[in-house]
Amino acid sequence: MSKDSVQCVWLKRDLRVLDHRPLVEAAARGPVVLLYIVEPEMIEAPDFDGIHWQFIRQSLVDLQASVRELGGALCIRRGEATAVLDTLHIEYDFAGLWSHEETGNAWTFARDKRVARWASGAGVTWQEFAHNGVVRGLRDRDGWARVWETRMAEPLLVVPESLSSPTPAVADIEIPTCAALGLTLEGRALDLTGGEGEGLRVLQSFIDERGKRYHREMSSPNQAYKSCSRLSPYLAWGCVSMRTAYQAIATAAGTRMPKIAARAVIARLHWHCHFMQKLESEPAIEFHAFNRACDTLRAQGHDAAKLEAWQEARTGYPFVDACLRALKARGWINFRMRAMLVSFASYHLWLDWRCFKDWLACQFIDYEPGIHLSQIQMQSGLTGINTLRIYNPIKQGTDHDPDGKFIRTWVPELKEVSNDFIHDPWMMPDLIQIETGCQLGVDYPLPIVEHREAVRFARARFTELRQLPEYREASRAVLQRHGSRKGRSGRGGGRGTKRSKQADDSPQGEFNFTA
DNA sequence: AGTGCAGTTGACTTT
DNA sequence: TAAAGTCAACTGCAC
Repeated sequence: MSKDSVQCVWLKRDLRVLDHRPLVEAAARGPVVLLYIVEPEMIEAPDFDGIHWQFIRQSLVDLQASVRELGGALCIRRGEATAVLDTLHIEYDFAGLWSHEETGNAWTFARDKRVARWASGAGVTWQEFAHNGVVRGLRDRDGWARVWETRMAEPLLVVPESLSSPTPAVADIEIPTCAALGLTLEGRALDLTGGEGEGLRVLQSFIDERGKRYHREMSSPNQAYKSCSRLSPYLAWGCVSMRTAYQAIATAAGTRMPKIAARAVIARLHWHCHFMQKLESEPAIEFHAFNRACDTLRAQGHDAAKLEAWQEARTGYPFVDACLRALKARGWINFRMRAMLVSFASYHLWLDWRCFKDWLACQFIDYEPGIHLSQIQMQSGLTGINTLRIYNPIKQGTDHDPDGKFIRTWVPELKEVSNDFIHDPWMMPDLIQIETGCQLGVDYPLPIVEHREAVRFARARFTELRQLPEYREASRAVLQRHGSRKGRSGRGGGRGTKRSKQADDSPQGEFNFTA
C-alpha cells in the first residue's frame, strides 16, 4: 500500500491508545479512521448486558477525548460489521484494516470470517496483531509460558504523537446509551467507570495503596473489593493492556508493592491468558464440555425452580445468597466466591452449566468469554482431568466471613441473627427465631437443598461417569490438548529426577487457579 | 503422680 | 483452588 493512504483501525476489546499496535502501525502509514462498530449481534447476544454496554460507552467517551487530543477522530457506527466496513470503505477508500486478534464467541468468530472475506473482496489488507498472551494457531502448550513472558517483557508501544485525520472529516455521533439500545441497568451500584484514564488510575491506586495485602485479602469478600486490583473490566475491554498492567506491577514489586503481593497478581495475569487460550484453541467449549463424555451428565439439569432461586439469591444458604446479591449489585465479586457460586449451581442444584452461563456472564462487568467458559466448566467438573472441587457454602462462610459481616450487609433479613446461627440459620430453635424476628421459611427461606445429601448425589453421578471408557479416553485427549508440558514425566521439566508432590507438578495443575 | 478419656490439632489420604 | 475421612499426637481435666 502506498504511503499516506488512509488506514482504518477497527477497535473491539482494545479501547485505549497506549500500547496499541494496530493504532501505531496504521498511524505510521497515513491518515487514520478509528472505528468502533456497535454491532446488533453483540447487543442482542444472550451473554451481553447493559452493564457491559455502559462500561464500553464510558470507555468510548474517554477514547473520543484522547483521540481528539491527538488530532484524530473516533468514528462510531451502528450495524453489521461488513456492512459498516463497506460503507466506510466507499467514503474513505482505506487501504488497510488494522485490529487486534479477538478470542471471542461463535458469533465474533463467524463475523471475523465474514470480515476477512469482505476485506479480500474489497482489496483491503486486514492485519491482526496478538493481544495479551494468547497465541493463535497454537498446537500444544509447549513453550507457551515462555511466549507469555516474552510478550510481557516487550516495551510498551507509545501513543502516536499525532494522528492525521482523513477527509471527509469523521462526523461525531452521539454514542448510544443503554436505553437507546434497549438495555437496562436496574439495581446496579457500580463503582468502576470505563475508560483508559480510569483504568490507569485504578492500576495506580492498586499499586500505591490498595494492593499491599492482596495475597492475604483476595479470598475474603469483605476485603477483596478493595484489596483486589479491580483491573478485570479494564483488561476485558482493553482499556489497559495486559502488558501495561504487568510491567507496572513487576516494576513496583519490592518497592511500592510487597514482592509476595506482586507475585500473586502476576501469577493471575498469567492465568488470565492461560484460560483465554483454552477458548482460542478450542472454540467448541462454548457449547460442549471439555470432556465430551460429560455433555449429557446433567442432561436433566434444568430445574427451573432451582435455577430461579439461585438467580434470585434465595437458596437459603446465607453466604451463597449474600454473594449472589453482592455480585448482582456490584457486577463484581472475588474469584473464590465466583467458584463457590458455580459449584453450588452445578453440584448442589445439579444444573447444567449451559442453562446459567449467559445469565452469569450478564452479572460480570469484566466478562471475558475464554475465562468465563473454562472456569465454569472447571468448577462444574467437566474437564475430566481434575478432582471435583465441591465447595461447602457453610465452611466458606465461616472461613471467609467469620463474623457474618458480609452476610448481614447483603441479606438484611438475617441482620438480627447472632453469630451462632448466621451461617446456618435453619439450626435456630423456634424460640430464638421468634426473639430475633427471623422466622425460617417466612422471613428467610429454608435451604432449597440439603448440603450432604446433594453432594452425595453429585459424587455418585461422577463415580458412575468415570467408569465409562469414553470418559477416560476423552480425559486423556483433554490433557493432551490443554495440559502443560511443565513437570510432566519424560519431558524433563527442570526439576531433576525427584518428583515433587507440589500442585504445580501435577498435570491437573494446568486447570488450576489459586485465589 | 499416674491413668483414662474426650476433644482438638495437624498431617496425610481419598473422593 | 475443596472437603471429608483417617490416624496419631497432644491437651485439659477428672479422678
